[in-house]
Amino acid sequence: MTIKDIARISGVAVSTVSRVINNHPDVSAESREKVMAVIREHNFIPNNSARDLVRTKSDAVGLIVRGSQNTFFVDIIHSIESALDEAGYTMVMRQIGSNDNEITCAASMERDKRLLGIIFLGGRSDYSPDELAVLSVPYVFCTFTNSYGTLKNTNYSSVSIADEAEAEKAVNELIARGHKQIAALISASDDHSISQLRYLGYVKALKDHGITVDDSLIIRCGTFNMKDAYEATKKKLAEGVRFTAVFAIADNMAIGAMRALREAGIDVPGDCSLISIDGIEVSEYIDPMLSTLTQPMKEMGRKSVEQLSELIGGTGRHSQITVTTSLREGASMRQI
Amino acid sequence: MTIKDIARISGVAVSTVSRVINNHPDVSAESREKVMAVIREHNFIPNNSARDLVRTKSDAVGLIVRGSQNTFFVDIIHSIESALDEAGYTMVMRQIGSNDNEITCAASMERDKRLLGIIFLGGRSDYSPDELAVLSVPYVFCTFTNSYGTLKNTNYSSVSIADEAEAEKAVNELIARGHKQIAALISASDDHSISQLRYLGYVKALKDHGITVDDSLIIRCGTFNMKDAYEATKKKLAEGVRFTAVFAIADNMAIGAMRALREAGIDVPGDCSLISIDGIEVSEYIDPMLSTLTQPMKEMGRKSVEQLSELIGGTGRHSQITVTTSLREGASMRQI
DNA sequence: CTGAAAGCGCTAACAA
DNA sequence: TTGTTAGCGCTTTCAG
Repeated sequence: MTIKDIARISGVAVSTVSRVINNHPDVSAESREKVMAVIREHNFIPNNSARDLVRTKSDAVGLIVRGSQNTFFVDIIHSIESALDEAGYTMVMRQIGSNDNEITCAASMERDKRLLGIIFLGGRSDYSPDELAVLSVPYVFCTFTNSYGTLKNTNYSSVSIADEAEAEKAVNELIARGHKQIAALISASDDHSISQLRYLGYVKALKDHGITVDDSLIIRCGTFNMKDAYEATKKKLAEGVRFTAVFAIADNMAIGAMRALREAGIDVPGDCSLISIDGIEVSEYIDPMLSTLTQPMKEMGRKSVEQLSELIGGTGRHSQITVTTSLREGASMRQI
Repeated sequence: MTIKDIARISGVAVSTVSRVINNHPDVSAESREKVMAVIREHNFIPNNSARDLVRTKSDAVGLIVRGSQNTFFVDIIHSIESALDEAGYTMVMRQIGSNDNEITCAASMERDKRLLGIIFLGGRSDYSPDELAVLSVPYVFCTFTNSYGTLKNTNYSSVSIADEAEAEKAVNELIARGHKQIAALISASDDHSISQLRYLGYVKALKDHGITVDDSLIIRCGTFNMKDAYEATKKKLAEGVRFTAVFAIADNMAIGAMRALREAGIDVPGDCSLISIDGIEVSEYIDPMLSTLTQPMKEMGRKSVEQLSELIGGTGRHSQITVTTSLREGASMRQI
C-alpha cells in the first residue's frame, strides 16, 4: 500500500494525498475527507525511508546514547527531550550497544535523517580529529569531554563535570572525616575513560594531604558493572586488604561494593565509609543511603541543547561547559 | 556525497560502487581497491533511507521496547539480541516513550525497514484486533500477554509469566510464614495492566486462605516508579495503617516501599516482611536482599525469538507460552 | 485547489 | 567483471 494506491482509490493525484498526509492547507475539505477516509480504511502508514530520502531539510537532532542500562541517563534524556522540544526540534534517539561505534552511528543517522545536530550522551574521552571528521553537522558531548587533549578546544563542545576535580572533592570528603586508608573502586586507571580521570583525582587528593598512594588499595573492576564491582571488592577483601573508606567512581559500583563489604561483616558506615559520584535514583533508596556527589542532570541536558542550538544557528562558538556536582549527604560516611 | 560521486571519482559505474559496498563477490580486486580508497578518503557513508527503500527484503526483526528505564529489560534485550543473531536475523531496536504508541511505531518500522517480524517487550494486556490490524508481519509479546480476552488465542503469540498465579504464589509465601495483614503495593487495580492481574492474584491468595481483603491495605501508586511507590507507602503509613507484610507487584516498587518502611522505623523483615516479583539486578545487592519471584529473563528472550522464528518460517502456529518464576530467597521475609 | 513529473540515493536486473 | 537503467515511495516544484 503506497500513496499511489491511496490516490487511485480516492480518485485524486498522489500530490494531493501527500498534501493531506503532511497537513498542507491548500487542499479542499472535500478531498481531504475523502483521502483521510481511504487512509484510515486501509491502515495506510507512509514509508519513512522514502520521506527521509526526499526531504532535503528536517528539524531533527540526533541523540546517541551509550549504555542504556545506565539509569543515570534516564533523567538527562528526559531533560534533553523536553529542551529539544521547546526549541522546536524533533529528537531522534538511538541507543547503541557496547560494540557499536557511536560516531559511525551518528554519521549514518546524520545522512539518513538529515540531522541538524547531534548530542552524544556518554562516549569516549579521547576521540581523534580523524574519527570525528565523518560528522558534518554540529555536535556536543554530554556527560563527558575531551580530557586527553586529542582535540582542539575550538573544535568541540561539551557539557560535563570536571571528573578529576570532582573525584578529588569526593575523596576530600573522606579525608576530612579522618580517613587515611582509602580504597578506590575503579574500572581501570589507564583506559582513557572517565575511570582514569576520577582515579587521578583520587591520587591527587591523597597526595595533597600527604597520604601515600597504596596500589593494593586500588580495586580494579575492568567494567562499570555492579556485579563486577561486587566481585572485585569481595576478592580484595578476601585477600585480607583492609581500609576505612572507599571512594567508588560511580554509584552503581558503590552499590556492588556495599554488598561485598556487608557480606564480609564490615559495616557501612560503622567500619567503612563510602562515597561515590553520580546520583542515580536507587542510590537514594538503599540502606544506608549512599553519600554521593550528584551530577546536575537536568541542567546538563538543558545546557547541551542550548549549546547545540547556538551551534546550529551559527551564533556562538564551541565551548566546553563544566557543571558542578553537589554532595548529597546520605548515610554511608562517618567521621573517625 | 553519494555513490554517484564515488563512482565518478573512482572512474567506475554506480553499480560497481554498490557492489563494493555490499561485498558482492563479482568485482575485480583492482576496482574494489580503487573504490574503497575513494570511499575512505571522502568518509562516504551510504544513505540507509535509500537502501531501505529499494531493498525489497531484509533479515530484520524489530524489537519495540516500552519503558527503557526498566532495568528488568536489560537482560532480556541481551538475550533476544543474541538469539536473533544466532538465528541469522538482524535486530532493529526502538525504545519508545510512554506517550508513543508501540503498535503505530511497529507498523511504521515494519514498512520502513521491511521487517520480517516484531517482538514487543512490555506493552498493554488488552489490545484490540483492530489496533493490531495495522501489522502485517508476525509478532510476539514478551513479558506480557493478552490477559483480558480481547484477542483470540489463535491470533497472537506471547511469552510471559502467569501474572495472577505468580502473584498468588508470592502472597502465599507470605501467608505460609504466618502473615495475615498483608498490604499490596500496586499501580492500579483496574487499569487492565499487569498491576491489575497481580492484584487479582493477591486477592485470590487471601480469599483462599480465608483472609478478608481490606481495601485500606491496598497501596495504589498510579505508576510503577520507585519514587511513587515510596511516596504512596509513606502516605499510607502516615495514615496509621499497619500490616505485617507487603506484597509489591514489582521489585522497583518494593525498593521504594522499603525506604518508606525504614523511615517509619519499621524494620524489614523484623517488623514487616516484603516480597515482590521480577528479579532486577539491584534487588540482589540491597540490604536486606529482596525476596522476590524472579522471572527467567534469558529463557523468555530465547523463547520469544524461537516462537517468532517459527511464525516467520511458516511452521508453527500461534501460542501463548507461559514461563514460571523461581523464588529467590533474599532476606526480606520472616516467619511470624 | 489539483495534477504531472522530476528526482532523493540506492539496489538489482539486464545487457554487454 | 562492468555499465546502463528502471524503479523503491515519497515530496515538491511547476503548470493549469
